[in-house]
Amino acid sequence: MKPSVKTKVEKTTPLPLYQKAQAELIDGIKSGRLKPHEALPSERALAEQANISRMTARKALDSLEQEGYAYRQGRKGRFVAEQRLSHDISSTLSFTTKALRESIDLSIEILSKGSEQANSKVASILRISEGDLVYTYHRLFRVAGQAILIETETVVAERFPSLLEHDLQQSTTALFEKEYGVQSSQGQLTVKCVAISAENQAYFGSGSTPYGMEVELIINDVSLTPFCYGQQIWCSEMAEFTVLTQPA
Amino acid sequence: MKPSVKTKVEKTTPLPLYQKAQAELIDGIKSGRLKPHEALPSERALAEQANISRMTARKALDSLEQEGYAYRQGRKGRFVAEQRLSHDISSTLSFTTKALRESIDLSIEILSKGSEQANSKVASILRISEGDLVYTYHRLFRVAGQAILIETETVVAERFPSLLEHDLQQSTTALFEKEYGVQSSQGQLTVKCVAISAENQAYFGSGSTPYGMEVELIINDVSLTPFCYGQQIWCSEMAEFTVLTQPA
DNA sequence: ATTGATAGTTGGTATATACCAAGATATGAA
DNA sequence: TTCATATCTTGGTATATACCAACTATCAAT
Repeated sequence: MKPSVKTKVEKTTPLPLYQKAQAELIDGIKSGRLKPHEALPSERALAEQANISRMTARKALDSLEQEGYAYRQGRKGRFVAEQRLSHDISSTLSFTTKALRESIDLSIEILSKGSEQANSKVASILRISEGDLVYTYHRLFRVAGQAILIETETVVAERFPSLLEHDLQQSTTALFEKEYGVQSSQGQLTVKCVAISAENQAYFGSGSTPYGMEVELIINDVSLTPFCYGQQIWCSEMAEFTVLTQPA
Repeated sequence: MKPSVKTKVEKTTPLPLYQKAQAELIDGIKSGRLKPHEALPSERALAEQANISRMTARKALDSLEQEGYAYRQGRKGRFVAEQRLSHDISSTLSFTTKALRESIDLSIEILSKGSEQANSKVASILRISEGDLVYTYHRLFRVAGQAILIETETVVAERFPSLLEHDLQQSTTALFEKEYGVQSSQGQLTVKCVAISAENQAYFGSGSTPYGMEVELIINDVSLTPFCYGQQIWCSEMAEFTVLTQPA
């Protein structure tokens, strides 16, 4: 994709080996020889087929993944990703945060929970001191069985004693209010597009894109004191956020 | 960020070397020791500093780049990236307005403009009849020379006679107000993650991710009548959106 | 049929080495 | 001062090798 433009025939520098191998695989995918969710050659297999070293083959496959043609399932192997076009990526299942709130078929899985000492980032967000105790829990949200988001929430432990003994398979804002009288009033959200780690991608299932939306949120109580910091990774196919801006 | 929660100490597998090196660099960037556009240690230098091999150092730096902390200038070296452009969509619909206010080095290129008949989607959004005349224009926005978003806006022609003869290299909301007395008051935005077409990716430059954020927006006037429909594709590395949620 | 150990495959990490080409810099001649 | 040349640094590509941990498939014992 970056040929030098000189005069005549000009070899344009022979394509690097890993790009050649990659191009062949892309060709296979585009032509349909390799179908979505089918296994790609393993690093070692590709190395032998293409007569290149494993590290070079690996680079070709990594690159393929970065461009969205493939995905990985940990040590199970690499597979062809679903093809996507820019407009229909979320048309199949448009999703809003509102829908999530209202969805009946919502299940929440607790991936882990524990207490730890606030690091500098969390401390500054929650306006506590570095080292103060915080509770952290990871949760996986599913709608109709399909994983749509992974959430990490961190709250000030002092304000929510023995929080982890409560049932976390529910709305935590409701829990905060019911059990601790902490009412959330206002918050700040940040939305950006990020690469999804292989680990998280495993949750979203084979064929999900390697990119998704990251939502960071800070929830304040009525006194505008922040008490909860959340980080959510949304499966790109499922994430769609709408905002109503206020009259100026 | 993925601690397993078992019983006591639990080694959680010692962090890979390249991640350790990467974490140190990120720390340096976040703490301000390494400033934007400053050179990062070269692969060989990092290898020596961290007492790891060059390939491992390279992996750390590559990873840093993938996460948006760094960028490369060919063989010149690697540098600390500028922080993401943050845009609070709940307070300012117009990115141009924001750029102006914060004296961001913004340039706008008109890719195309013209009038056409509203299709059913546009007609229903703008509450006009299918076939009614609308103006459409495509614009490319650059900040400090780097393309960050491509926009397509469609407005009701009847309300903005000879709009296309005006200078479109400015904030259109300002133009609407100054020239036509149409004041934008409120709007609705939808943000999602989409694959970027090859055509659009050409604008963002090679090396940008094949995914980005799509923002659809509908702008209403003071009577809450929609008059402008916009669709923006943002380069994922360059942007993030923040939202301030209102007290319930 | 179920279980359980085993061997093979796969990706993940890490190192050492090699050569190339594009930039940057210093050096020396004009 | 200016310009060309040589040298050094930097990333880019490529290979060979090694060991680990997770997963799969197999085959034997129950």
